[in-house]
Amino acid sequence: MLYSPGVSDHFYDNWVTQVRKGLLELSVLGAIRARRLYGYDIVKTLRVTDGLVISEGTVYPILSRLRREGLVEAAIEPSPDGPARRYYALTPAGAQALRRMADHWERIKRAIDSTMQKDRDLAP
Amino acid sequence: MLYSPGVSDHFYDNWVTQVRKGLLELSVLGAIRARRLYGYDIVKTLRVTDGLVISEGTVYPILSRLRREGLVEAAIEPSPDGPARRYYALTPAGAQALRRMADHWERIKRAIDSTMQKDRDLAP
DNA sequence: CGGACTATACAGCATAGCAAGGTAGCTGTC
DNA sequence: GACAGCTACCTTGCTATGCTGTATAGTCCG
Repeated sequence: MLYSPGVSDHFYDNWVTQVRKGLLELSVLGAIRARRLYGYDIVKTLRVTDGLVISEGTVYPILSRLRREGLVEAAIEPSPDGPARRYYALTPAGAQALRRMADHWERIKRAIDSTMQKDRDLAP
Repeated sequence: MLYSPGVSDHFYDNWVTQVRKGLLELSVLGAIRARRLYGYDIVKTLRVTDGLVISEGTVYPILSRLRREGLVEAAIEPSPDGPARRYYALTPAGAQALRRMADHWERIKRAIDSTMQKDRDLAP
């Protein structure tokens, strides 16, 4: 993917940030559903996923929100190396919210793709 | 599509709003690329797309941003019935930005789906 | 002790979406 | 003329999220 740098880079970078909104919450819930995770582990897990740059300062507020909303619950357990870890698990409400969100995600994907499909000449 | 109403509805509604961020900009650019459109027409076009609720208060700020960034250019033309219309078209920079954004969109789709695919038991 | 790594948390900022409201042009009806 | 109704565009104020940077604190090891 070769794009000439400097051409509306600020706009693009900003847009990439905006697109993440909401989707990180979905990713975190999806990651927790797959297996028991603690905060720092989520950071490391999602960081290697292409397109999902994420850092501690983003994940912990998300986890706090999800806990405040009753979608996840946390259990502190001692760690073999370092401070105690806070393991997260979905509550029934969290599982239901995840289902609704995953459902909406599929709908959004179809919607966006349909607005992009009207014409297929994306190549220059 | 039966979800018991009232269960974390506020959270879900709010999340749905957040997910739209950035994606509406992509949709608008995609719609403009497909055919010449004016603001009010974009509203009517995208409003009927499932999952993409959109109103004038959202579209016009987007169009202003895109014009300020030099991604689209506008030409005023008289309308057969009503006030003059402002028709929008992609600039070369806009076409390039759209390509980058569409590219990132594909990457994001894969990333989110991969975090959701670890386990497939979404059914209750 | 002091450095490195792990783990969580918070303050402050920038930005987008949206409801609500405002302005203005054109058509038709009374 | 006066009013209603639709078209078309734009702005303001609010809210919520993501991100950078910073703080704190525990454990291990030389």
